[in-house]
Amino acid sequence: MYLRALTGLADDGTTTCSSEELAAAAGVNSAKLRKDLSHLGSYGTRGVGYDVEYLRYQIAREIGVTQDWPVVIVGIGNLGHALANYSGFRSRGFRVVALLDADPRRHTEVVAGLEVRSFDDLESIVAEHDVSIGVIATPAVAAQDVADRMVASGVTSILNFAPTVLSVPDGVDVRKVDLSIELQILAYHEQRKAVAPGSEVVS
Amino acid sequence: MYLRALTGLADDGTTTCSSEELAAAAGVNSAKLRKDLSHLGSYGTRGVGYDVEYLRYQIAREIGVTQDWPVVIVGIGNLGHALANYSGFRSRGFRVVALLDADPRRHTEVVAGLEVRSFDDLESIVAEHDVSIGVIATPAVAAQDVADRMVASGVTSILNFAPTVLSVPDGVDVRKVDLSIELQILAYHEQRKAVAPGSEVVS
DNA sequence: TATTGTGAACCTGTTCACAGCA
DNA sequence: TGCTGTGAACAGGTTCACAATA
Repeated sequence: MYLRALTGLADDGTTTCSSEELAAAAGVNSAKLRKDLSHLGSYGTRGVGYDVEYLRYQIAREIGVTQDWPVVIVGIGNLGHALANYSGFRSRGFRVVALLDADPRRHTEVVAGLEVRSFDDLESIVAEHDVSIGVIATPAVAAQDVADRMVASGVTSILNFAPTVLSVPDGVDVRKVDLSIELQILAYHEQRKAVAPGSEVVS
Repeated sequence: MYLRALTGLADDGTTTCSSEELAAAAGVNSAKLRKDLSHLGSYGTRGVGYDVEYLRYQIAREIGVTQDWPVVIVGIGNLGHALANYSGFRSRGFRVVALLDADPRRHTEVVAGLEVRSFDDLESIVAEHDVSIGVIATPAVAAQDVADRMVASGVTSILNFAPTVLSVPDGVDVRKVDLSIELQILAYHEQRKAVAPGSEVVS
């Protein structure tokens, strides 16, 4: 978040900023921002603030986005398409090296400049490009199988868009994004908005 | 999460489950699950466990997914396409009532059975369908404008996929999904995996 | 007896408030 | 003087451990 906020400030031509300004741009409070940054080191100047470009580099280095991360995407349905074309990955140091799908009918397709390949090619692709991050965009039923194959072939981080809890061995990280849970949370609050203000008020 | 886990159990024909089983299916610890459920009421039976179907209904009612939520999606690029076609929305009580895009060239398209309409139609659509939830899948630069228009037309909950911090008035909820931040988090852990085990070891 | 529901302990991350420093 | 860096207070959520109970 801070990295993106700093990039935004840099694009606006800002060369220096206070914790207050950066916190506003990132949508957090300034004390939290200072504490967070303090874990990386003392990159600010008291009485002045932070140098945008310097801080940006320090954060990028710390979180590892100065290097290039090869990524495979499995499951080239609607979501897989969107992910393959998502420009935000490329611009943050992620390079999609292969798109895989179990359905042979998709293997003729070319998406985002890459041909969709057979899921059987997973092992060779992971080995060839030294891939450690995999993205699962398959239906829920296939997700655990895909995860197992990914882990077996050497992937150690998985971003899971399928609505299932994956079980993986220790040492493998999984992050889950569930689009409909986000909507459910909003719906929950909506429901409460409708009730709370006039709660118990007789019609 | 619990709702989805319960649906899974119900599909397997399970009619009753302990906190231990449900917690495993949802990927949390059983004490947390019991505490979470206790906030809704006492729907379990000591010595026995929970009735899957009964608990499922109680949770669904509590979070508001027993009702139908009309939703508009703005920005029908790759991600908008994927969201429009995402079956998880429909199955959880969300109904996409309109797809809007500022680019007139897209207005001929039909996506997921809906024609893509002009962004100018936002107000009338929100009014007609009584929409309270909007989804923003536009580029970052357009997101704040879209949010402002949504709020002005009566939307009170926004799911934002654009990589920007939106500012909205009190009473409006915003949730943000940033796909590349998820990958960055994985990359960060990957980087540490590579360093930590043999840290400080001389080559 | 098996399992829930929950007070208390614990832990983690946030905010406050101010000393330290350019 | 203005802003960072940080100890201390605080808040919220998680886990433990056990009394309550079907």
